[in-house]
Amino acid sequence: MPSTTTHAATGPAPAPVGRRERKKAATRQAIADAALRLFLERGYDEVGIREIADAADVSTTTLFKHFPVKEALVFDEDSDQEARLLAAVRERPEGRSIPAALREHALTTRLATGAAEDGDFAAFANLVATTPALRDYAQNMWLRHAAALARVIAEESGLAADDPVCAALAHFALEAPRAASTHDNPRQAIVRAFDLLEHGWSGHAQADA
Amino acid sequence: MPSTTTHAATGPAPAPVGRRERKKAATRQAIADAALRLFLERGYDEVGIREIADAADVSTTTLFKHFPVKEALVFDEDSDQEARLLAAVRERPEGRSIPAALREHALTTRLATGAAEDGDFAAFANLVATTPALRDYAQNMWLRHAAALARVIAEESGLAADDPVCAALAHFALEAPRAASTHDNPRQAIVRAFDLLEHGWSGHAQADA
DNA sequence: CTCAATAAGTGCAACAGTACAACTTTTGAA
DNA sequence: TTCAAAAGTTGTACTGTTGCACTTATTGAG
Repeated sequence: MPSTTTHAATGPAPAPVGRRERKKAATRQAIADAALRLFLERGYDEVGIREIADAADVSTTTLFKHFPVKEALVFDEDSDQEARLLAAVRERPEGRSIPAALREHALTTRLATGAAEDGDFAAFANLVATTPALRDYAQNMWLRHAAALARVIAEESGLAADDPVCAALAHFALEAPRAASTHDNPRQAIVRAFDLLEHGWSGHAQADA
Repeated sequence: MPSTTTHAATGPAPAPVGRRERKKAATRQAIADAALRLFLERGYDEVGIREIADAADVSTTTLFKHFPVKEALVFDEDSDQEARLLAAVRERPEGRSIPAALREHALTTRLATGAAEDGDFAAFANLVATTPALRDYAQNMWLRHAAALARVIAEESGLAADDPVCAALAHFALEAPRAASTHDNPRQAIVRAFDLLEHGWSGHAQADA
């Protein structure tokens, strides 16, 4: 997702307290911004690491201290997103089921990302879709998120960690928004999908608070 | 899969007719063998391309003419396997259902690979499992195979190319053997899984010859 | 049989992504 | 002020991968 330095308060990143950490975050952001700009201008494969580092006015070593591999420059907010996703399940209000929490999360984040920067976002999506390296990387990210989510679901629901139901719910919860984006009315699609899921689910696991 | 140059007649590769093509195949095999040996001896990341090329007595350029990327050295027989898989569906005997053909294929290839070289095979599996680059690559291979299989299923069954049923069957057919390998009695597991599948399937698509 | 087209293979230099190590500057706190 | 840790820098080198110019072997057609 393109990040324009100013992002709404949709998660656990509102408090970079120390002067140090703020500077660090700033550097990181400068790198990510420069990278994304160059990538969108000229294509992922046409822009080298050294050039990005130059554009952000840091050394390549510094760049790699912030982003472990080139692809990570594009999926900057990856870990933040994952953290928010897991938090949405872990810290859901009392009495709300896990699927309901997931639906809620899917809806809010979809609104947030799709809102202000629809043009940028389309360009970004296109970049990823047309660059094989990025497609692969995104796919693996997706799998990692699904796995992490499955573990959290297992913890929260009290099911066995390797219960297929957890994996299935996780997969579904991540797949639904993906599928919905090709729909004419994404929000409606998400709601429907999750409604269906919840009923199937409640038969399986009634043990969540 | 480890390939010991002498492999049973389990597929469509028995006729490298021209002198030229035979030499080419020999070179390829020499490279793959050298690579696999070195990888198993010292680990994937500890062996460089140049060293492999030396061991097979070819130049790195030649090596890359046979294998597009380093990982492909390990999954040498990838495309052969995929071809056999698709052929198993396309050229199934008259009157045999698609799931039945897939079950058959799963059983025979499992026997073939698991038979003589169980030690080698375990080492190979371990190599892949412990090397992230290879795990990722294998995962993508799996997805590509599943997609290809789904297309063939669509053709053969007359269903729409993007019918989820095709994708689901393809996924299942490839997943079952994977899951079965952790089972105590793999063959039994495969048979059961496919039996179950066939009944679910026959309700959905009765239109295959 | 000859010959030109084609494919396989060679050697080398270059580039891009990444790692590493030794060093300098900031910065948080005592 | 002082100091140790963290952030950043520089330079260097390794590894996968590609491009280029070139040699050699195979082959199909005349």
